[in-house]
Amino acid sequence: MPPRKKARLTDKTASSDKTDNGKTASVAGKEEKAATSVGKNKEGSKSAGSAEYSHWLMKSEPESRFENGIDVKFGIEDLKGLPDQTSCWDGVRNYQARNFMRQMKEGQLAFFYHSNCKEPGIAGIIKIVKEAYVDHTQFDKKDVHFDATSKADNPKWSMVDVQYQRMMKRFLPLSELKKYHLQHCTSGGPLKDMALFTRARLSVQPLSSEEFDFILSLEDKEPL
DNA sequence: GCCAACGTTGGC
DNA sequence: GCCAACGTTGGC
Repeated sequence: MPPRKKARLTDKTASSDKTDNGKTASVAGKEEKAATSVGKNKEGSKSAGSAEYSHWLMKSEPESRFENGIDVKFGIEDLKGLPDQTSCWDGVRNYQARNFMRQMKEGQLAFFYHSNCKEPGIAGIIKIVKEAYVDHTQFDKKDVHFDATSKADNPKWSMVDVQYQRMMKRFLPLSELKKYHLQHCTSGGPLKDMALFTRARLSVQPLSSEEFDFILSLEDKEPL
């Protein structure tokens, strides 16, 4: 569901980010707890703070769909076609998804997932090129994702910038990932806890390195 | 277009 | 703080 984009990048207003994160953290305290406990189990839950993930999956809709007369279509081909093949990932309006975006670090990789379409699945790989900053669309009355409850002095929503890296060598359909997931639920394989299946509707989700690597390995296999 | 899953809201 | 009603996501 997330973004509908217009290649709008890095503005100077982004300098207020850190303070924003600090302030809103207390506002959204409950949700943060939920999200961190969710993201706890896998890699590096060593430090008392948040679990450290370094790989992600981000959903977007590659087919036209109109929300208040605005087309929310944004597939990987759209990202690829933008200047510098880079875009902000605006429009996320779910606290868990937002909190995961706030954990993202520059240089980390994410799968670009096509949702709500003929063939849902993983289409390619993107890279986080700018860490979380204020999502300006929450203040824009014309925007599909305008949020009247968010105040300029304490913004609720964040976004990151992502850059196209490459297409998958072959498209990895949801149906195939699901087969592995089910298989792994009995066999104990790497996809048994994959958020795509255990956390319905979450549009930005973490992957363990094992999950990420396993999915990458599917590129060179025959479709299941 | 249906509807299951699940997050959010608001009354109490 | 509980929980029913409601809204959204997203596969099918």
